[in-house]
Amino acid sequence: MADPVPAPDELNVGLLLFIPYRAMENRIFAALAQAGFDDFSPAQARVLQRIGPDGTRLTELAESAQVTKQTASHLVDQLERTGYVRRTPDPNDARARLVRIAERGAAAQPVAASVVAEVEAEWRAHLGERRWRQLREALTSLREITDPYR
Amino acid sequence: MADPVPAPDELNVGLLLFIPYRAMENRIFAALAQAGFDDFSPAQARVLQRIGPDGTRLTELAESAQVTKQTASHLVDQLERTGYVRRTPDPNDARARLVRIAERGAAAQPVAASVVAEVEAEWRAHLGERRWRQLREALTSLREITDPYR
DNA sequence: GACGATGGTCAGCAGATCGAACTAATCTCG
DNA sequence: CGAGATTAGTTCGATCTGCTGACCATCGTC
Repeated sequence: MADPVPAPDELNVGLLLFIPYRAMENRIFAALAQAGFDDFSPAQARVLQRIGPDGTRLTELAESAQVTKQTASHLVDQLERTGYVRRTPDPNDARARLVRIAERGAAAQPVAASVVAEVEAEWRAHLGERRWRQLREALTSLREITDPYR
Repeated sequence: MADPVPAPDELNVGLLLFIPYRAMENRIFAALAQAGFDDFSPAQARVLQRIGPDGTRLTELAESAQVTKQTASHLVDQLERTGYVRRTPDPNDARARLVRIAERGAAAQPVAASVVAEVEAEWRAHLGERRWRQLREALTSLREITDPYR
């Protein structure tokens, strides 16, 4: 992030990415809170959303959310205490444990998914189908060179 | 942020935005640290980059960085202590103070700008000129409905 | 010139996040 | 096989982030 006061349409791409990202996060967070899921934080959500259906290792969660494993561990602690996730032993590696979605987490998922769909629909409507697809396409491609987690 | 394990190409847009955003931030942060500007945090940078050439009010900084004015004030405190910015009185309003880039901040700017340019060039090369422009265009348009600060 | 709105600060607290140090299980190879 | 290196995860302690609430000073308005 740099370059104070760029020309109006010349905002650095970092900022351009941040703005809608943050907007999406806020929307999801607000909707979940309104639906009664008000006992977790955005940071916890960033971990939660990365848990796969068959459970995910802590280290993987940490990498993909781009935080240290200590932080991830801490966040999982909280999510476990509030019933969103559960830690289970990893059958393939006695050192590891799989973090899995628990009851409350499963209940929150459809709510989150529906807000995401709602926001995406708004964005698609604003951009038009063509530009929307171009956006997704470009971001997906960009992921190849910017995603440290595969 | 939702929907654990979406289909491969179906990653929710929030995540797709986050990945390159974070990559950009990391790159800038690393480059600045390497150039000797290792005494500030990403949070401070998020405020710093929003300061205009003629100074910017704290409230404006807070809004555009999407934090409370207390948080912004705190971050500016730190930036002031380390010599990146300076608070000056606002000639038009005795209540207000303009936050301005100071020596150290001015020294960091060209470094930051050059990394941004470098990363953008890489991305442009990866996407190709056409898709790059489409990306910027779509993000800029999206800003109209997602930027709470104007 | 009183009153509500606005720009900022101070204080205090909860959460996020990191680095260091440590334990336990796995892997690699001579 | 067994020593050493690696990997998964945790605990501890410190710092930073960022919020709410309470305040003060200045502005703008009627």
